[in-house]
Amino acid sequence: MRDNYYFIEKLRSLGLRPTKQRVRICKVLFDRNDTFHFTIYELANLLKLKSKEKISLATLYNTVHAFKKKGYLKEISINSDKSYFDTNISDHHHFFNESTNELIDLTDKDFDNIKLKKSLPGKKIKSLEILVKVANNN
Amino acid sequence: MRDNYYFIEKLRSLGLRPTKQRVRICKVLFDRNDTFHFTIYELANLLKLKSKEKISLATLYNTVHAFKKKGYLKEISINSDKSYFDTNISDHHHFFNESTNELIDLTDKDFDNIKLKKSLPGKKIKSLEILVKVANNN
DNA sequence: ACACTACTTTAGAATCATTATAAATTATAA
DNA sequence: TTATAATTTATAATGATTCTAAAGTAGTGT
Repeated sequence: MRDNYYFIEKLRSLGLRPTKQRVRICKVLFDRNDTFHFTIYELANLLKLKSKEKISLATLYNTVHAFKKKGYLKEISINSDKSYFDTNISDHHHFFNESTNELIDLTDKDFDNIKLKKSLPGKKIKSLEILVKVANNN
Repeated sequence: MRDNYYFIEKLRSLGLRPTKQRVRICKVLFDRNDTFHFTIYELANLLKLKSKEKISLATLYNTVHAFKKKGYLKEISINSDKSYFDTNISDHHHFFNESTNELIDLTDKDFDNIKLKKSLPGKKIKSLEILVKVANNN
């Protein structure tokens, strides 16, 4: 649905050079209807499926971190051996299914009124993340 | 404030054999007034200060995981290269200071009404954790 | 088109937290 | 005291991530 040109412009607008590796990564991550939760490993596999031209692991790490730094991706707080990223950069929260290691989005609307009443002097709030861990019944 | 006997009984009540390593670890973790947030590395350093008798790293990992499994410790959901644990096993939440990697407790009372309105069929909720990331002003 | 510079990609090595292994030790119950 | 199962331990292995330094590429100005 989105062509290379769209992502080239998008990358430029973020202040990132639109290399062919980055455009290919963008297409895998952002050329889709739903939000996408992924690990670097999963991203690497998707890229392999899409094309035979290899992108090095180092580039995947570099790119994902560059996107995160520019606010084009979010990292999700989970204590896991791997890092999880999310293409949905809006304020929202997650279910984490411990049986399958799957993430599911939650919105503010799924909660009544999250209002933090405490603040810390001399510190500014960067984010408020809620993680609801679930497991399959059985 | 708590003697070895207290922890020996505590360990037995959890179904864990009260070895001298476990008792020493308990004293470092639980013989204190405030709740304690730590990484394995920090725990290792505290133990070194308390006594010259070495406890192997493998034992620290084994013990902390055994305690977590028995509900005597909690693991905190942070995307970090290290795992963070908490001696406060009650339902509560955290500030995480990204400038210093410090954790600070938050209680339910620090929030209005956290009520999750969504559920997932076939899955049971294991925990609901809120992580508020902060950074030093400057 | 050309050259220059800074940015980017890359393979491979290095790092570091964590887990696995397998042998020695220890707690507990009979 | 003895048998057994649990525990500790040093060490190796694993695996995600970061580092390094050389080769390649995009953007700017000429």
